[in-house]
Amino acid sequence: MPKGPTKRRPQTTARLLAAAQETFAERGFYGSSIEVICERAGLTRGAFYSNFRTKEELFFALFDLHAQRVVDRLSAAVDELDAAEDPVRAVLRRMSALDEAERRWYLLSTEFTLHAIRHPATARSLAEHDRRLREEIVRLLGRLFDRLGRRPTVDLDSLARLTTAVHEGSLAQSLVEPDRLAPEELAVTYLPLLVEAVSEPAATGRRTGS
Amino acid sequence: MPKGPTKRRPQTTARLLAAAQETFAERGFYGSSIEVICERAGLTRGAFYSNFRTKEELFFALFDLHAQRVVDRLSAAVDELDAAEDPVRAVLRRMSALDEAERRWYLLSTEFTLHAIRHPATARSLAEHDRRLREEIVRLLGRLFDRLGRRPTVDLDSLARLTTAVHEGSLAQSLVEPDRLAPEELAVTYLPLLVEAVSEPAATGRRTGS
DNA sequence: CGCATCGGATACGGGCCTGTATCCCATGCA
DNA sequence: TGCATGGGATACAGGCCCGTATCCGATGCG
Repeated sequence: MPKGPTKRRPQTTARLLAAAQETFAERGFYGSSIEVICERAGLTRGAFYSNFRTKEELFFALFDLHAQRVVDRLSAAVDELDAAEDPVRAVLRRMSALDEAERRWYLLSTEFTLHAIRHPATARSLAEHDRRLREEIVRLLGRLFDRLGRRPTVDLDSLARLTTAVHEGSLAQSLVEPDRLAPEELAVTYLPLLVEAVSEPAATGRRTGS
Repeated sequence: MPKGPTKRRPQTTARLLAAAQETFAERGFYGSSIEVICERAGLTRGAFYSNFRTKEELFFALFDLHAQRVVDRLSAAVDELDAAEDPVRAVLRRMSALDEAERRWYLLSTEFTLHAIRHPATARSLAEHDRRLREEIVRLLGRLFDRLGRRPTVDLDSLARLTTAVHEGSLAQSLVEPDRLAPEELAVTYLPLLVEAVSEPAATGRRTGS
């Protein structure tokens, strides 16, 4: 039963999120003072403390938005796989199209991960968020193997971790040397080989049907 | 022809490096003010500015020390490979023993990488340091394939990049969830498979000789 | 033995950021 | 229409850190 105006709220929150996104990308998590974020949003620090308790809270809000986008995109990519040539490559190509937004996100999430590692309470929150995202990836991997007509011989959660590791590790390298290593080049080169190596032909006679 | 005392210098530098190492590990690169580093070294900021120009310079000094240690260790591991079971695993086991020191270094170098990505001039320096280290790794990979009696079918520099990516990406995950993912677990699981996938038996009849 | 010089300590001015406490206005229901 | 309440702005006090300019003592050569 709120009496006063509660309409402007979401607007303000959205503006703060957008401003945070940009500021974080440019100056990093530590480098972004709350002050500067508010400035960019055209608001004051009062507005911030009214909507969030800490900078971390702000980050997790961004995390959820991003995870949703990633899952949607991956999911769509798998959905639209026709009897194409190489499903693994097709999905990867789809992902490497993220470019600038993904670059920004990589910078932010990695720095935040380091921050979390040094702050156990934050790490627990982060692990939970990560877990939820990985769950979705496991699901997608399952569908992918299905399409390939192969059965994985390893734990899919572990494989999801590996793909994440490769993605992030190689992204780091290509960001440091943009013209020496293309993003996803490593993934495109090695993951198809690996997918083959960790799976075996599914029982013959059965196809992809339910 | 320095007249005055120049003997205390290396001592002071060493103390600053040690203090920086610890402080960086605990509070990160951005989180470590020059002031605090000096404090821990039992020196004043005057001493710092007399020995280094910036915090970055301090970092690169640490980088070189660390790279040397890594190369030495890897090199020794490959040297001592007897006709053992699985050379890849043997080397990896050797590396995962780094534990705490490696953990510290991972935290520091990753944060610094992010910093570099946002500062092109710094990125160039970092890329150069990285390159030198990777050169050594390529050399070691060469020896490893030799021992396996296999010939790589991919560019070794690219493969070196991949192993680095996996190492760092998976380390990140295991640091966030220490009891859910053991360090190097991903590498131990997948790299041997991959090594196989990216090489073919060397010309028969020839062995490991020069 | 004295002095030139080097290495590190001290002192200074200034900037930025945080978190809270308080205030004001706009809103929308009674 | 008036008023209770919520949302955001302002003001305040304090802390940390930077980089430089200057100073002092120790050292080892001549």
